[in-house]
Order: sequence, then structure tokens, then C-alpha cells
Amino acid sequence: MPKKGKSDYERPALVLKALAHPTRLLILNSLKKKETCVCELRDLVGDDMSTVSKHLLVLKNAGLVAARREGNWLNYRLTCPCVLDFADCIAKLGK
Amino acid sequence: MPKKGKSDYERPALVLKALAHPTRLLILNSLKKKETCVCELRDLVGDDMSTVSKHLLVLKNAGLVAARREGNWLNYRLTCPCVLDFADCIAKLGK
DNA sequence: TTGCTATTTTGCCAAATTGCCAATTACTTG
DNA sequence: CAAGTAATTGGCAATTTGGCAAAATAGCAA
Repeated sequence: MPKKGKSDYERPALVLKALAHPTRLLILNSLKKKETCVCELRDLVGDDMSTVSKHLLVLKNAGLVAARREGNWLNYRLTCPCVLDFADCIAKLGK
Repeated sequence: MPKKGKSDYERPALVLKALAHPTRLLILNSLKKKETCVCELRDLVGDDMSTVSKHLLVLKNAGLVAARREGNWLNYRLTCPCVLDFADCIAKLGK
């Protein structure tokens, strides 16, 4: 196995970075239960809808969520529900 | 179980943020094998020692590493070797 | 088409992050 | 004590991030 360098960790770092925000963890936790539209997530987190939309873009770029349009609504869902197992585990890590 | 809000995710987000950097993942991976001093980590990552030292501070603040002085050297170690299990898993997530 | 609603994009700005260099601290040895 | 090695700290510029608000876009319905 070749020795690993910084560049081998860029992709995982990107995913971790996407996870590393309280609002995004809250969003992901909500998506774990069910597909949810942006306006519902806005009510959940209490920020401006544009802010929520930006967070969702970050998650999408990291490949953690995907969207499906249904009429006027965009319903977001987890692409890989297992992400939150890490998050829960890390929560325990942090005492 | 009470409903979770943003503030419940601040601590895990802090830990994830500490993980979310290629250099820090490389450092953690090295520490998994053995306790290591800063100058050795500097050779590994190729950045200035002050830069490495700051990364280690971030990891220490997140509770992921601890240091033990031995003469002139400060040897860092993982406080909880399991962290990298997440990282490996997340690496797979990111395709 | 027009109007309405849901969502995204853009612009803006304050705050945080990153990495380097220089100065400083901590420790050992002569 | 002074000199040398290991590490941290402070300062700085460049870049990124987070959040709001205004403008633009996408789809539905009359």
C-alpha cells in the first residue's frame, strides 16, 4: 500500500467539512426521518431560507443529499442515511 | 426524548470541524500508529512547524489528541483511536 | 399571458481559517 | 550562565464561510 499524503485526504475532508456545522447536522438529522422541503427546514432551523438553501448546496456538493422536485417543492433526502451514525458517535466522543 | 435544536449539535460540529482538514487527517492517521513529536509530523506533512503546531492545537481543543513532554520533545497521541474509523468510513462515502 | 408561491442565486460584509515568518518559551547541555 | 533544539505564540495577508436581503428563476393555476 503506497504511503498516503495530504491529497489523499482532501475528499474525506470535504465531506467532514460539510458535516461540520450545527445547522447542517440538524438538517441531516431531520432528513433522516423523512424527505423534507426547504421551507419546512427553514422553520426547523429558524434561519433565512436563502441561508438554508446554501447549507443544502454544501451538503449536495459533498454528495450527502439529493433533491427531487414535486410541484413547487424541492424535497431533499439523504443519499446515504449512514452519515448520522458517525455524527452520533462523534457526539459521544465530544463527551 | 426532547426535540433537538441547533445548540445540541454545536459540540459534535466542533469535533467534525477539527477533523475537516486534509493535514489534520494525515496527522491523525500517523498518530494512530504511534505517539509522534511535532518535528516528525512536520516532516510528514511538509508545512512549517508553526503551522503543524496550530493544527495540533485545533485537535487538542477538540479533545482528539493529548501531548506528553519527553525532554525537548512533545509527543502527541490520540485520546480516542476510534476517530479514524469514522474518517475511513467517510472516505468511502465520498466515493 | 399574469400572478402567486417555492426556491435559488447574487451581492454584500463581518468573522473565521490557513499558512508563513519572526519572536518567544521550554528544556537540555556545556 | 550561554548556546542549541523543540515547540508555541503573535502578527499578517489571502482566502473562505455564514448570514441576510434583494433580485432572479421555476413551476402552478387562473
